[in-house]
Amino acid sequence: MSLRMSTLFVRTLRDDPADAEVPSHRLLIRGGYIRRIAPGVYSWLPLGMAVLRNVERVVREEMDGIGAQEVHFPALIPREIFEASGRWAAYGDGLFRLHDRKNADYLLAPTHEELFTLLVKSELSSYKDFPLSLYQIQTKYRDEARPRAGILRGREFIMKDSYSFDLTDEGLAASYKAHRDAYERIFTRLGFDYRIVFAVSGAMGGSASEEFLAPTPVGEDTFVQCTNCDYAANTEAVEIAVPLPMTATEHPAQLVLDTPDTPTIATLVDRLNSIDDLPRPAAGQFSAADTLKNVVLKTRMPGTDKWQLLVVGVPGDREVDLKRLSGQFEPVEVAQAEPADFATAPGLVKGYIGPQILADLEIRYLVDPTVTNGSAWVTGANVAGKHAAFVVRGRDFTPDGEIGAVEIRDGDRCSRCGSPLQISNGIELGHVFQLGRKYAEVFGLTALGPDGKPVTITMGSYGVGVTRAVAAVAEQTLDERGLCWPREIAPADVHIVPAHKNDTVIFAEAERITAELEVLGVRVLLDDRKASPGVKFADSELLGVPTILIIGRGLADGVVELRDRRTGDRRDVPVADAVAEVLAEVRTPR
RNA sequence: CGGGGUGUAGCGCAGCUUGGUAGCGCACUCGCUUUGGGAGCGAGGGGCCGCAGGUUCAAAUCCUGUCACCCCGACCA
Repeated sequence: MSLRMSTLFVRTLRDDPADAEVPSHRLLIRGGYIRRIAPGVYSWLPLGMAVLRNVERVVREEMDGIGAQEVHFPALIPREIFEASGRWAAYGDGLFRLHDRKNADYLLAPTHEELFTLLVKSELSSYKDFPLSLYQIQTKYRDEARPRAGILRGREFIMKDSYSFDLTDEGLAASYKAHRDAYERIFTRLGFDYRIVFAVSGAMGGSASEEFLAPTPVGEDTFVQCTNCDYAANTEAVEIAVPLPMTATEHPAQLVLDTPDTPTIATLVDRLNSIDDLPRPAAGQFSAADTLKNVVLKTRMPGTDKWQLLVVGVPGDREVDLKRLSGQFEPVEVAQAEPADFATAPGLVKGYIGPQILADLEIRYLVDPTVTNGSAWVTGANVAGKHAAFVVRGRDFTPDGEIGAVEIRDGDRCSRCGSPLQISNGIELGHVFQLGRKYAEVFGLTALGPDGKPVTITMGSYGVGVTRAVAAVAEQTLDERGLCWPREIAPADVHIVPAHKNDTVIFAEAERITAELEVLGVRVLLDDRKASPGVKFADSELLGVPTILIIGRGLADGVVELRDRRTGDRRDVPVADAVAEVLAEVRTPR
């Protein structure tokens, strides 16, 4: 198969589109791969389709390779199906909703858990039918509040999603590993530099959840990597090293201090350091890290409108990371408490809140693990203008639980080996997740065991962002001249450039080489336009086909030029060897 | 939802302050020349100046309203 620039439906742009910021977005537009239709909604042109189909092919091959079977569900779904799982309400504004002519409610599916589960439930009923893995490559719709970066975060996007169905925990572990291994092969073949990081399991339960992230500054996910061991985690799921627990009796008794006009941590610390007879911490002076900050939040069950107050305690030198908390509370919503919420709990004195009275107020109190058992803090005394020192966890207050709440900082210590952690951004390429039995329980998905008793199925959930992968590969491989596709997904194997506007000898030679390569199964993009060499060179670099063959002035001496798009290496080869040389390049694994 | 910005030819932009009937570059069509790094000259085609209302003899330009889009943040199974 070969493509010809003269007839290919593509127009490259010399200028960057004004509305694109992210490099991959700019180049995909300029190269004529995609065009914007609406925010987060894009058309795919022939070159883009070629890359997209290649990504899909790799994904299919690897999914088929682990015995997963392809199905295809509709994107258009009646309300009842999402009503059954409670997500018609829970999804909120993120769902595209519409009506049919009879005014019945429909939605465009943001994800397909319900359909996979219901299909298996309706078709299978015996333990003999399991284990089973199903997958589909489907368009998903999510009405994102703010789509961005072209196809990196769209409102319409293609995703490969699959589910495994097993009878036992061991079976689930095996299915999970098979998917995880398949994902490693997929992302390697797609040419990614990627990391596998621990992710949040969420309230769906389940024991294991890992994300495949492509490190890049434009990524929306933040993750940490240990500089020493192989620990890596999404910041939503990270566990950092915490101080050892202490013994409560080490500390003096609680001491209430007059601290007028100290509503902020900074003013409090200044005041503490000015009290002469107050025992100083080991560091000599009080710092924000010696104080316990209590942040008032509220939580709400999805689909309800009743908020409940929640107080989270963190060291005063740390911020509460609301995003990290949301991940752990999912699907329960978490938000900052507002003045109206404070009004419902008169016991809370803003600026002077301490955990000592929260149990009496029946307000749930969680602390970050850095607030270790037996540790002593300066915190609010629940009276305006007063703080308390030597407030000890386990002696003066007992939290209802621990939750990773502090904003992770570069240099925080690894919970496994104590070495510094490094923070980076990445694009989420894929997610593997042991759902467990909770979902199957909701839908009553069981199989009859050999003893005639029903067994609840345990499930795994696995996703790959297919359209996102196209943008992510582009983002990781592009350079200042343009795109730079890995061979496996490039729209062609070789870009042949006759470096002349219309020289008949040069064009004839380009045609001959194209025809020969085509017979050998090489995918050729031939620039047969009557355009000047500079235009063709620039476009060949913009479009990013991995190998470029230039037929031009050297032809008189019997040579053509072979270039490697990525490395920029160029060498002359005898025209008689051109086909063989290109073939060698194309077949060289990289 | 909060903050900032922008809507003029397919793309990138100027014109708006100080109203006078729309312009530049690229792209596109034709001719000649050129031919290994986005060629030159000449001749062309292409515009509900986001939309609606208002002021005015006259509105891309001034006023009011409205819509859309982009960026940052919040949010994101």
